[in-house]
Amino acid sequence: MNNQDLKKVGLKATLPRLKILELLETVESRHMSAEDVYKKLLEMGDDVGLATVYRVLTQFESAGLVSRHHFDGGHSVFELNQGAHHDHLVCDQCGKVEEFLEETIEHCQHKVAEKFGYKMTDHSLYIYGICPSCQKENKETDS
Amino acid sequence: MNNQDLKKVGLKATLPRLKILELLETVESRHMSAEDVYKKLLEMGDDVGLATVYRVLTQFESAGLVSRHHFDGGHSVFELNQGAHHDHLVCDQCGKVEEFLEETIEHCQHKVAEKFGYKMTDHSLYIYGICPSCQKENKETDS
DNA sequence: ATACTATTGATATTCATTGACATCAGTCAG
DNA sequence: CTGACTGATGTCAATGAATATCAATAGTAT
Repeated sequence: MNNQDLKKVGLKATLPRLKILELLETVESRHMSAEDVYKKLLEMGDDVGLATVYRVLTQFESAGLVSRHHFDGGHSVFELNQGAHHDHLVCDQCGKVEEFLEETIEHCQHKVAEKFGYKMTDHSLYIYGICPSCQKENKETDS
Repeated sequence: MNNQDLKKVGLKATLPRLKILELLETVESRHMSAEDVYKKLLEMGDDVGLATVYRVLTQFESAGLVSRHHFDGGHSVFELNQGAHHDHLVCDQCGKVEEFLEETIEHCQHKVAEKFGYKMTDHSLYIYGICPSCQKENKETDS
């Protein structure tokens, strides 16, 4: 079926592209860097080049299949576009990412853009913090 | 006076640091990359190393004198901390950056962090869009 | 099956950023 | 004011993410 999805957005249904799509669909952590994807594919015995992973992810992004996020601290992570829009909560310590949706915030953002006369195209909201389990760990370590 | 400011945060009042602070205070565009700062200093005839610029900016960030932002598209920009906290509205087309503050959003963010049990350390909100003057330009060009 | 073209993989390369280290400049005691 | 201690600097090398190059290869439509 993905075969068709790819063709629909103007991309040939090649092996690496299918593999990457499949990986993004099945993997538990929905937010992966290009490097992550590359390593995971190698682990699974699929032999794709790193350059291909970058290329394909970028193409997927242009095609609207995935979103790219720039979390603080360097490299970007990709996420399969499925389900509704949401923002992200990132743990500074373990890097865990959680998703949330706050209608009030979404609404306010539009109001702000409007107030300034901007035609809003996109927005990104990241909240950084220490997740509950890291907080617990920290307490145990401090002593 | 900056002399004192630096000592207050535990940094020696060295020439490069003073130059960089002064630059950040006087420059018209409040959002500069490390590279920008470096080039500007060279233009002004001040001979500092690029590594120093990075180091100093990072130290300033830790000291709370500046904030670092990761706008989409790679490198980070720094901004002098003066006045209140605010978020950013970035024009996709001309790159202009405007600042705004929305209490409602700020408040909601804290609530979200709390709901998930996170100890919030930071957050970043960027709204991307087309600014009024670019919209006007576009209309004139389309024809 | 064939031929055409987009895609791939390996590698080299760019670009931003950081590390290493010998030299230099601020600071503070005398 | 001077010296001496220590942190800060500049140069240059090194990293790491991401992109460009390009010959070889795989999809696709005929």
